[in-house]
Amino acid sequence: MSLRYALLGLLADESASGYVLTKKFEGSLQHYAWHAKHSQIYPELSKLASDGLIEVSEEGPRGRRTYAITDSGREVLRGWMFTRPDSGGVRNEFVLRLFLLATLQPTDARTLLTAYLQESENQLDQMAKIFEQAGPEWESEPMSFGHFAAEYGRRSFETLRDWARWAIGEIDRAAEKDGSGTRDASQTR
Amino acid sequence: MSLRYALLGLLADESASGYVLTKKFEGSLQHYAWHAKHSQIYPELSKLASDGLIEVSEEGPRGRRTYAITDSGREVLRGWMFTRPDSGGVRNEFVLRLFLLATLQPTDARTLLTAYLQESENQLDQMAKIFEQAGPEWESEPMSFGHFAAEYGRRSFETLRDWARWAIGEIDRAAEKDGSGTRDASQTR
DNA sequence: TAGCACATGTAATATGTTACATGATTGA
DNA sequence: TCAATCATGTAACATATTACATGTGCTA
Repeated sequence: MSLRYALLGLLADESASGYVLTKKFEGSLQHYAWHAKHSQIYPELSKLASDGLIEVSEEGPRGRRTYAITDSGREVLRGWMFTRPDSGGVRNEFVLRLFLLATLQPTDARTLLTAYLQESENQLDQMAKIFEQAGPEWESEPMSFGHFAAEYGRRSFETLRDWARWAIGEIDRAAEKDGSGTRDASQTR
Repeated sequence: MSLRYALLGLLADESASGYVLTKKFEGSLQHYAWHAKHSQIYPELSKLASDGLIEVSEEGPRGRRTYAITDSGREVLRGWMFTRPDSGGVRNEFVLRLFLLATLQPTDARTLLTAYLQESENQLDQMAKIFEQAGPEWESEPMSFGHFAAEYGRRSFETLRDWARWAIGEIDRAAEKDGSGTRDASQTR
C-alpha cells in the first residue's frame, strides 16, 4: 500500500511521467526509502488517476503522459503522513546481513566488515559530491525535497562507517584476548 | 528469497520452532531487519527441511518441532553472506516518510518531526535497558548474536534523533528568515 | 539508418498478508 | 474449567518480480 503514497509523494514534489518515476526509484536517494519496477508503477498510476488523486497534466511524444498531483491527492498524502507508521513491516536485506554477521567465524565477519567499511566510505564520497553540487540551492531553500533526505542519508552512512570500525575493533579485541591465530589470520587481509 | 536466509541465520544462532521464530520476527531487534508472519514461516521451514538445510532436532508437546541448521545449511548461509547485497531492494516505510516530509507545509513537517524526535528518544531509553540487561554477557562474549545488531540499532536511533533535531532547526531557521507567522504557529506546539 | 534511450503495457510467477481453521497444554 | 498462550496449517487475496511485448524519437 506504500507504493501508492511513494508515487503520490514524488508527484507532490514535481509532476512526472511513469518513466521518470521509474528512474527515480532506481536513483540513489530512493535507494534508501522505496523501490519499484515499471511493471508495478504504471498500473498504480492508472489506479491513482481513476481515484482522482493524480491527473495527466501533459502529453508528450512517444505516448508520454506526465502526471500531476491533484488537491485531493495532496490531502490524501497529508492524511497518510499523519497516520502512525506501523514499524512492524521493515524488510531491509542489508541490515539483515549485519544481524547475521555474528553467525560467521570471526575471520569471515572481519572480512565482510572491512568490505562494508570500504563501501560506506565510497558512499560518503558520493554524498559529498551531491552536497557540493546541490549545496547552494539547499542553502537558499532549506526545506527542498532532496535536502532532508540527503542529510539523513549522509548521517546514516557515517553511522554505518563508525559502527563497522567499532565492530572490527571488537573482533580484534576478542582475538587478542584468546591469543589464538585468529587475529593474525584476520589481519593479513 | 531473503526470508530463507533470515530463517537460516536465526537457526544458525540457535535451534528453534516455527512458533519461536515467529516471535523473533515480532520482537524488537528483528524489527529493524526483517519481518514475516507465521503463515509464511511454516511453509518455508518445510522447504528448507526438504532441501536438507535444516532438520527437526526435537519434537515436543503440542506438535512442536524444533529445527536445527545442518552443516549444509551453514555452508549455504555463509555463501549468501559473501554474495554482494543488491542494494536496489530497500523498502522502508519509515524512511519513505522522512523523504516525503518536504512535501508538507513547514508547520506540519515540524509537528511530525517533533513526534519522531520523541519516538527516537523513547526507543533509545528502551535500548539503554537492553544494554543494561545484556551488558555483562556482551562484555564476556563480544561477538554474541544480539550485540552487533543492538549496537547498530542504538547508533541508528541516535542518528535519527540528531537528524530530527537538525531538521527542526532548519525549519525554524527558514521561518525566522522569512519573518512570517509560520514560526510562531509552529513553536506553540 | 542503425542503435540507443524513451515510453508504456501485460502475463506468468513468486512472495507476502489476512483470514479462516484446528487443537493441545498450562496456570489461575 | 476456562481463558490464554502455545503450536501449526492452509486458502484467498494482495503485492511485487521477471519475462515477454511493442513502438517512438533522437543522434551519430
